[in-house]
Amino acid sequence: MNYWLIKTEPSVFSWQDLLKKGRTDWDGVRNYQARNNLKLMQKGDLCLVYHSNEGLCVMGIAKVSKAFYQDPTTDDERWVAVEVKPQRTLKHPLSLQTIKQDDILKEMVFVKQQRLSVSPVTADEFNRVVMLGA
DNA sequence: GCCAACGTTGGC
DNA sequence: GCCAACGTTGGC
Repeated sequence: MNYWLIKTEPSVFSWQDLLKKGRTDWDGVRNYQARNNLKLMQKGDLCLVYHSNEGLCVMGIAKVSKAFYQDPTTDDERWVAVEVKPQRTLKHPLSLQTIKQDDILKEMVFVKQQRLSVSPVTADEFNRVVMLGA
């Protein structure tokens, strides 16, 4: 099982929207590195869902419910989507500020590569987020 | 709203 | 294949 962090702008699609819908195509990724990460996701992998631009915090954990398939928002075969379902909401959403101040979490790929919208998370990092936020 | 970081495009 | 110009992301 692998862990990931996926970003979304809450004004476009928020964690609350995901809770309401119960599932969603995680689509619209148009960056090769992020796309490659989507292709590596397997059913059952867990994703930290982060609000970018507004909120700036990890809101909850989603589970990959379908491995990658053609991105339904484009005919361009280069791009893929995965399906995710909400798994749990963090009682204490974890702010970027907190993440940057934490010795374990500040090493996350997500912190170091600001613009990457889908990034890998280690088991240690994932467990740390759960410990601080659950 | 600004701007740093960085990805993409296109001329040569 | 290099690199300048340009566009986008996302924190502040």
